[in-house]
Amino acid sequence: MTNFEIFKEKLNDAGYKLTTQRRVVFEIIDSNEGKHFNPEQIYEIVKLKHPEIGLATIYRTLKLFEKIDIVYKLNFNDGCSRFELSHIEDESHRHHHLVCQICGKIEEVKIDLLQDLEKIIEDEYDFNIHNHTLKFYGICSDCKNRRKECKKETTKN
Amino acid sequence: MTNFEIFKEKLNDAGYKLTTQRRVVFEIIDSNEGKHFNPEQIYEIVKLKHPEIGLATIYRTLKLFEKIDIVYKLNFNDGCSRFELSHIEDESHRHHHLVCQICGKIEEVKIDLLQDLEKIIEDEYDFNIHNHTLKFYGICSDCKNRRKECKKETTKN
DNA sequence: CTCTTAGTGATAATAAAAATCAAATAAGAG
DNA sequence: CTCTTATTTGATTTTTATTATCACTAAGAG
Repeated sequence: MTNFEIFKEKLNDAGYKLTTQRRVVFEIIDSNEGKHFNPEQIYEIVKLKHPEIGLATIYRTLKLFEKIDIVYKLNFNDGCSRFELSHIEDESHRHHHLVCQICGKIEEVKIDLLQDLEKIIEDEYDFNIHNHTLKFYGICSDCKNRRKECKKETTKN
Repeated sequence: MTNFEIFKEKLNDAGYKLTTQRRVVFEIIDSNEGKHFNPEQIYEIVKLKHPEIGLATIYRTLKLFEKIDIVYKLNFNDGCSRFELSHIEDESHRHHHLVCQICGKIEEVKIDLLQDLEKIIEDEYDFNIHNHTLKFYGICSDCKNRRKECKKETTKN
């Protein structure tokens, strides 16, 4: 079953129509795994082939997608929401994000390893966990190396 | 060393002045551990004793506090930023948040347990971790019990 | 194919946060 | 303690992300 088929099914199950606009937005998000577009960026890409589609529709569509778990909303404190495809077909596909505090790059970590902690919390706090978000803030390898270069040059002088 | 002394030192070290406005905002956040006020809420509390202080100053102050690590900015997707005191005196004081998807209540989890995962990520992704945020979304014990009550009543009828 | 109703585009409205700027004030030097 | 000055503030405006509105359009059930 392709992502698009899952998408269609989810729309249908929730009682929403499959419109051109929704298909176009879905395809952009689906074909850009690992990216985290904001509504404005999606709008720019949409406009290339579909200049008739308005920004309000992008917002509406993303909100709908979020509601029926097609898409996941992320916040990296950069003043706007960002979106990525949900991976609900595969619950084990959970991932975390590495946010570089120098260049802003966002990397994905394809490991979860939170089962133990979740179990402890569920027991100790009597809280039913449905989902989680985990972000690590720090310095990516590129920026680390760039810093080393700078230090080398400074010591030279 | 009290939180207020640490606060004064941090301001000083960063070259900022200690003003009434900054002291007042700090005291509100410091004396409300576990709460997560947004700027508007802090403004309302400030106004009680200091009606002369403006909202713009609250925003400015919180931004400054965030910059020099007095305060930590949180986003719970409710349309505004929320703030809590940083615990930099005690690095091990890290905690996570439990966000109830029914009532919106935010609980704090006073355990960390992410050292192992951090080590794996630092090695495997060559990423220097400075900080992390971990939120669990689910249903709190109160809401879970309330649901049980509802089910009981439904089966009665 | 037709009809109903959900969905859309264009635009205005809202609200959080940032920018502006003249007036006020903290705090170091004398 | 007083003066001086760069910093900070209050009031206000501006910006910008997101939502609401409403007349028009099109998906898809029958």
